[in-house]
Amino acid sequence: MPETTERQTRLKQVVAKLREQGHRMTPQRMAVLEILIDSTQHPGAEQVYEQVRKDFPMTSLATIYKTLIVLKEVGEISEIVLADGSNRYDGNIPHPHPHLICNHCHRIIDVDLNDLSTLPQVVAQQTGYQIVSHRLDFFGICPRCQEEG
Amino acid sequence: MPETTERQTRLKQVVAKLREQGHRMTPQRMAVLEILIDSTQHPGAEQVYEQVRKDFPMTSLATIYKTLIVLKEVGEISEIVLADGSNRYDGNIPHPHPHLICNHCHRIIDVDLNDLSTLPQVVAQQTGYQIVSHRLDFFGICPRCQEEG
DNA sequence: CTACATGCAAACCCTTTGCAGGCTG
DNA sequence: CAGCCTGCAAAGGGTTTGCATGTAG
Repeated sequence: MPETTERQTRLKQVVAKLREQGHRMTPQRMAVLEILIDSTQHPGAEQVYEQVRKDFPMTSLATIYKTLIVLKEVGEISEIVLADGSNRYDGNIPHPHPHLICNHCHRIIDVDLNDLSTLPQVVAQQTGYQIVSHRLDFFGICPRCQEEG
Repeated sequence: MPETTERQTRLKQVVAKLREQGHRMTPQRMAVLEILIDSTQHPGAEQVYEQVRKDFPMTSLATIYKTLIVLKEVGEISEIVLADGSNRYDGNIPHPHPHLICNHCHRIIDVDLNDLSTLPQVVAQQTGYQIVSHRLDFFGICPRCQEEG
């Protein structure tokens, strides 16, 4: 359970934002939020569910999904949409950033590309669209899976 | 029904590729392929289905899906995975390229960004992954929907 | 105390699968 | 004429919804 000031600050900010927008804080909601903020693993709904159940065994999967929808709506987590419908969630960096997805073990990591932040502006100017968000995902085989053959 | 040489060439190439890889050509398969090559609208499976049924009313949706899978496997169409599960298909440019998706009317257009082709290499060098493909999608509101809005 | 949130189970919806019969090569 | 392809219908699987009950503010 990380205790850095950064984490605490982020938590408070998100909770405040949720309250401002008329959402209530429940233990389950708090648990989902904390798990997503603490994880760098880009967990799926099912994985969040299992994690939440460690502390709140009565929690239902429906609640997890409903909470994920709320957190998406307030823009504090992002959803990584996969081809098989098993989506993943990212609570670490709320603004869009590239992901690197292993086709073999399905692990997802963040990639740091040092200046694609202007891309949306370029696209907006070029097309007249109001750009709201974007996604940049790379698919491949991670080093570990390459070794294993 | 476009009749340019380019189109015909592309068609022949894909058909040849399919045959090489042990796939048979049926009227339905041909129809799906032609529709995807001719359209710049990034249609969904259902839309391809309706289109195919104009010429082959007996066609089933299952066949459309099976054909889409084959065409994906041989790498001649690409799938645009959307959050609601209603995927779209692109038969125009078989290699990955950016898409611009309107959150309002759900139209999808291609974007021409003049040099992101080296990105996969950059990511590969930076991470050790073998990059197989990538997707770059922008979400926003198209000019037409902004006016109406 | 009044809504909003939860939990359960059923519904959803796109996509996939199984199988008998048809058609390609 | 062997085996892939088709069409039909049913199953699949992640996600969403409806409703009675619980609880945050």
